[in-house]
Amino acid sequence: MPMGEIQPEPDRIYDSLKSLGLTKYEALVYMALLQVQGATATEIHEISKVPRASVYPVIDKLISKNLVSTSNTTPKRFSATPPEAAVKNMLGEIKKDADNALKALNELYESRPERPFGKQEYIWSITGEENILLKLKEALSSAEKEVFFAARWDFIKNKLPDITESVSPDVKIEIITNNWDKDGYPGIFPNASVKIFKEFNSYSRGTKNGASGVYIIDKKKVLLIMDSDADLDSASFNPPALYSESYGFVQFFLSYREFISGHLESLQKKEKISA
Amino acid sequence: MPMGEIQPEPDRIYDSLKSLGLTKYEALVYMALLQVQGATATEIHEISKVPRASVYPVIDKLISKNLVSTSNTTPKRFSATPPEAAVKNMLGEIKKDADNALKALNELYESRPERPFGKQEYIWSITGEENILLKLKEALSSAEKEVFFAARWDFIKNKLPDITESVSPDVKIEIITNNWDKDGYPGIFPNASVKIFKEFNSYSRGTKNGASGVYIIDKKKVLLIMDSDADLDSASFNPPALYSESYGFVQFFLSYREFISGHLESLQKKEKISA
DNA sequence: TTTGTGTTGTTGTTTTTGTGACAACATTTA
DNA sequence: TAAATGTTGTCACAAAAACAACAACACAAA
Repeated sequence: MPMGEIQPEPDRIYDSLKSLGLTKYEALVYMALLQVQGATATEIHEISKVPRASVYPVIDKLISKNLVSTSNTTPKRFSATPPEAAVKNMLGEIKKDADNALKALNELYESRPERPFGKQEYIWSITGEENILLKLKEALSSAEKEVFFAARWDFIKNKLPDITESVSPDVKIEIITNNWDKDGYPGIFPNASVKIFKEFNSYSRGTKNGASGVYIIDKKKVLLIMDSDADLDSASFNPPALYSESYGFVQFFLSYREFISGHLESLQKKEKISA
Repeated sequence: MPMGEIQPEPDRIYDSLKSLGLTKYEALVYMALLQVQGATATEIHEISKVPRASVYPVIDKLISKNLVSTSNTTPKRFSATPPEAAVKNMLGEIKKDADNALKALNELYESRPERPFGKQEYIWSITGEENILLKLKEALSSAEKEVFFAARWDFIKNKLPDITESVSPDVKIEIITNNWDKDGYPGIFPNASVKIFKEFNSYSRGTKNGASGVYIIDKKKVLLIMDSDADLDSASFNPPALYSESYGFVQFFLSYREFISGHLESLQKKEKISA
């Protein structure tokens, strides 16, 4: 071994390539070819440690995926298409499939029968920021009379702006939060009655993501977004949420709402008195 | 069976979903859940034909991919996230991997040693439209003195505009084609000497793609793009091309160039005489 | 001859797919 | 109420498919 193989994190790389549709061998061979353009099968074998006999079928696959081109000499020599084009090629194929799938899936989804007696009594666990925000949007836009929610300002500021318009304008909105930087963000829920409660959610330990909040729609639906244990810097930011239309569940949060509202009022009184 | 399962092309769908990272079972279960939101494991089993015992682990995977949410009842009920969000989720993950991979691959690629004695004598087979255009671009931008090419107008019109600027302005350009809609496309190779040869390539049968063409760079490099047998409507439009700096190969096409140029001149003479 | 290429077939391993059994619980029946 | 019946969630494990690794061989080049 004249000079140790460089390969920064060999594992990570073909894990990534795997989800682009390559097998371990395909990834290894392609990577080898990037290092030595125009290599023969044997050279590929030496660099990649892939058994020489396996190199040939693997190369065939790579060619069919337009990641490799060949010479007509004997021995055959192989050349990798540059990473940018290669990744573009692979992603392109995947996107095609995504389109196909989406069309087909939507057909299934549109034609699904309405469930007569519904999910009212269930409590749903939802994971994934995307999904939670989607559910929140859906719930808010279904509001007919009033929406109440208590959430941290940073969450409202960062995540809700694009959701603002999904609430019908003649719905009464009541918000409790720990801050309201109105000047900076005038567009967010302009008609809402906002109550500031500095200590709100201050118990949430340290600098966790603070996505937690409670959303009550028409006193009939509740979405509870919880802090996750996952670190913010971890790749999988994965806060869980609960959604329900169940009577007991909703009732609990209605009383929570009463409690916190009452507490706020009494605070204001005290301020008045002491003033 | 009250009403036969709809399922337009059940096979195609999970082939597509497979390349988004799902297994057959995962695809089947997800599709079943789209049809009946809030189904139990047993219902999923009945719709999807996936063995009941297998439904549970599969669901777990789907949840970890944020494609499914659960209720806390017994029996547990499951709900699919809508197709649009689901596909978006999956594509997002894949794109992340693509970024990772691209970075790592580029490191390998940048640090590849220059091959001292090169590919000059080889003839390379290249497949995939993307790759061919990439090679064409690379070759054209490497031109120092002159570029000659013969190609069908529709190909030049459709594929070359973004390549025009890759040719250095003081390179002499000579083009033979079957048409030149100059007014419509004034920006393409403005300085080129263009010769029209209506019958050029007219032998190419029927309405094949007509991507075929010959590109000669500095009388040293040749790219030959060939018509493919694949139908145009087929998903894999896959025209092959040959690239070479080999003496004999280049020589052949230089003589081809002489021949066709000569033929054109004699045609023009005839026209003059008959005029 | 000697070396190395391209191909084939066989074997081992891992990942998916599929089956059967079982404890826990819920529902019905007696 | 207690027994019988059915359903759910979990396990362990078998079968099949996909992937990885090895051995052997005909053939061409040097």
